[in-house]
Amino acid sequence: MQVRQGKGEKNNKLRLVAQDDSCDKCATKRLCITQGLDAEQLGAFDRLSRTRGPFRPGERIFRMGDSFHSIYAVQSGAVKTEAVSDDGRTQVTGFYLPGEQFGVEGIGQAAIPCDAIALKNTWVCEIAFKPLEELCGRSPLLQHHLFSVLGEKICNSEYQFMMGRNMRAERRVARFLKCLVLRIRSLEGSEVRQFHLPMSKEDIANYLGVAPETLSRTLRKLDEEGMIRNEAKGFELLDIEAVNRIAG
Amino acid sequence: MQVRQGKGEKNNKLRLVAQDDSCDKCATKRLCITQGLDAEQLGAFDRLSRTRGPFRPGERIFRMGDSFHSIYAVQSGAVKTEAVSDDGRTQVTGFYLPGEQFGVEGIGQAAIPCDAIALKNTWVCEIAFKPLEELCGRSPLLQHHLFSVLGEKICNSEYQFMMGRNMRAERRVARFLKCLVLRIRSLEGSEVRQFHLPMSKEDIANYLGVAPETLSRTLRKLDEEGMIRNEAKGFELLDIEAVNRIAG
DNA sequence: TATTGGCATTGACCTCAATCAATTTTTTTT
DNA sequence: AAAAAAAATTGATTGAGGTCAATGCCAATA
Repeated sequence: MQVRQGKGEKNNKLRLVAQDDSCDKCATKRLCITQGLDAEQLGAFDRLSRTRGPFRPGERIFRMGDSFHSIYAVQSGAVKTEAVSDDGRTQVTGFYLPGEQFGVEGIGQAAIPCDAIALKNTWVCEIAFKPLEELCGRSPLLQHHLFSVLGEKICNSEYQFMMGRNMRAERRVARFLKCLVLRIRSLEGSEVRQFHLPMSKEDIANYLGVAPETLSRTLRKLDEEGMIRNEAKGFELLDIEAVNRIAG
Repeated sequence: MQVRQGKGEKNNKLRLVAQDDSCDKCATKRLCITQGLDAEQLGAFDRLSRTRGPFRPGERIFRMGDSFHSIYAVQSGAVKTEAVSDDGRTQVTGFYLPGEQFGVEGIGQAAIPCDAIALKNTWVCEIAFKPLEELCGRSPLLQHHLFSVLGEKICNSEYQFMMGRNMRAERRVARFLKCLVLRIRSLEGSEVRQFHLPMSKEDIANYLGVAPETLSRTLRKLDEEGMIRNEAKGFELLDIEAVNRIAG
C-alpha cells in the first residue's frame, strides 16, 4: 500500500490511517457500502480498495478525460467535482463530505466527465470498479448497496436539475443550506449550529448557478432577516424553520 | 403473460407484440441491455420482463410515490417523466424514445420520485428489478450493461444540470435539438431531416426550464436564421452545422 | 359548418440577477 | 509584521427572459 506524504504533513491521525487502511478500522465505515458484509466479503473488499492521501487543497484526485477504473469515497476532508464545458467555463457539479461516494459519473463512460479536487487536506478510499463488479456478483447485498448509491445519485442529480431554472436565487441558496445542514449533522450530530464551509463561496455560487455577487447579497439578506449569521468561511444556523420555509 | 388491449386498438403490429413478447422477437432488442446474453440468460430475462400496453397519450405508466419494483424500456411510442415539487409546480425531467430505459430513478429509493406518462400510443417492457439484480449476480455482462445505463444516466443528468444555468435560452434549445436529432437518427437513420416531436412544446419548454413563450421566440429566431424550419408538431433540420455551433 | 378546447404564437412590460467597477476583508507569502 | 494575492462584499447599471394578456391555429366533437 503506497502512501503519499505531503511535505507539510505532521498529522499523526493521518499517519495512522495510512498504516492500517483496512475497512475494519475506517472512520467512515458506518456510512460505507460495505455495511452488513460478512468477514470474507469484507476481506475481499479490503483487497480491492485502498486509502489514498493526503491530497492538499486544490490537488486533483482524478482528471476529466482519465479512463475510468475506480469509484471513490471521502474518508476525511472534502472534495468537489467540476466539469469544463466546451466554451471553457467550469461548472462545479458536486461537493462531497466524509462518508460520501464520488466518481460514479464515470461508470459505463469512455472517460471520466469531471475533475475531482480536494478542498482541504483530504484522504479518500479508492475502490477499483472492475473487481467491485465481480464481488457484487458474489454478494447480493453489496450489489444492492451499490445500485442504491447510483439510484440516489440519479435522483439527486435530477432534483438539482429540477431546481435549475425558474427558481429564485434565494430559494436555491436556502435549499443548499438546508441540504448541507442535514449532511453535516448526520456526520457531526444533530445539535450542531455552527457550520464551517469547506468550499469557497465562489464554488458555492458556481454550483448553484448564480453569480458570486448574487450569493453574497442573498446570504446578507438571510442574515439581515435573522435566519443565519453569515460568516467568512461558514455560517451559524439561527432559524431552521425559516430556512426550510424559503427552501420550500 | 397478461396483456391489456386498449379499446380502440386495431393495430396488428401491436397485437403481434402482445402475442409473443419474448426478447427474441422484440423490435428494440438491438438497443437493450440484454445485448450479448446467451440463450439461457436471455430466457431468464424473458421471465422477469413483460410487455405492457398500449398506454394512451396522457396515461400514466407509474406514479410518483409508487413503491419501486421495476425499471422500464420503451418498445414503441414515447414517454416523459415529470416530478411535482413541494410548491405544486411540475417539472419534466426526461423524454424517452424506443429502446431507451426509464424508471431507474427509483432504484434504492423508498418511493419512485416521478410520474411516467405516455406521449402517444406506447408499449413498454417492464423489467422486475429484484429478479434482475439476482440475474446480474449470475451474468457479469448483464450487470455491466445495467451499471452502464445507470452511469450514463448520472452523467447525462449532471450534464443537464450543468446546462441548466448560465446558459442562454438559445443555446439550451439548440442543445436539445442536437440531442434529439442524434437520438432519432440512431433509431430511424442518419439521413432523416424531418423530425416529428412526440412531446408538446410546452413540455419541451418545461424540460428546458424556459417559459413556453421564450421557446417559441427562440425557435422562430432559429427559423428566421435558416437553421431549422419550425413547425407545429416538429421541425425540419436545415443546417446542422449552425445548430451545433450554437449548441457549443 | 359551427363550436369548443388545447397549444402555440406574438407583443408589452417588468423583474431579477448578471455584469461592471470599486473597495474591503481575509489569507498567503515574503 | 508587511506585502501581495485571493476572496468576498457593495453599489450602479443593464439586459435576458418571465409574466400577463390577446390572438391565431388546428383537431376533435356536435
